[in-house]
Amino acid sequence: MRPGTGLISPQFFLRPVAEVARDLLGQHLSHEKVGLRITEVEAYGGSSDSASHARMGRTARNAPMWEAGGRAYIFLCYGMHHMLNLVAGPAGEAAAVLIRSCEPVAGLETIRDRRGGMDGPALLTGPGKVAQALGLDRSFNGHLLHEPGGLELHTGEHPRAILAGVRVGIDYAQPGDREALLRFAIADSPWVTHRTSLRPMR
DNA sequence: TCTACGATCTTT
DNA sequence: AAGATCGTAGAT
Repeated sequence: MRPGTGLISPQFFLRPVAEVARDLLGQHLSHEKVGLRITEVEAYGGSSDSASHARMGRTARNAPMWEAGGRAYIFLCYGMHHMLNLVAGPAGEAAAVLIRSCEPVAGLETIRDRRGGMDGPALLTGPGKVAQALGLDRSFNGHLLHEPGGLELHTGEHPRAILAGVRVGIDYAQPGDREALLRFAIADSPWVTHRTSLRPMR
């Protein structure tokens, strides 16, 4: 199957969340005319991960996390940025993958308009920018990614090499979770944040 | 109700 | 280094 041609099935998400996160690198997100290739992700476990929104149990905000994998979990951060997560694992596990950075594949004009005319890596490096470029807000919370016509996930080209590092912005987490290597990025991609804290995977 | 703060981004 | 900006969670 050629890159960007196949819709990814919900079964893709029914695996350990770190594995799902790594395999999401290189896959394509599309919404209307905008197409993005995923270049950086973070894995968040269930209620046992003190860095995860699931750490306080089921709440109104994190409800989509507790559903079966294959849907979107979107929340508002710092009162102004929307974060796109893809829920992983079976219902009740509450794991999710944060999409942190992407490379533009289609709809560059639309992306630039939404991003205030920016260009270069600053255009799509960072989770708030990804949701903004795709035109997403919380009305997409719980959206099923395998349903045609909305926000979709397609097969892309798997990366040659992958980098790993600690997750960003989780100083509130317990020591063990804080140091876990659950951030992944495509090696040699310019569409990556905090490059210096990433190392090649064995 | 009230308060504190966040899986961020931009400008200074 | 700090301001923008508001929903959420926990406290009152």
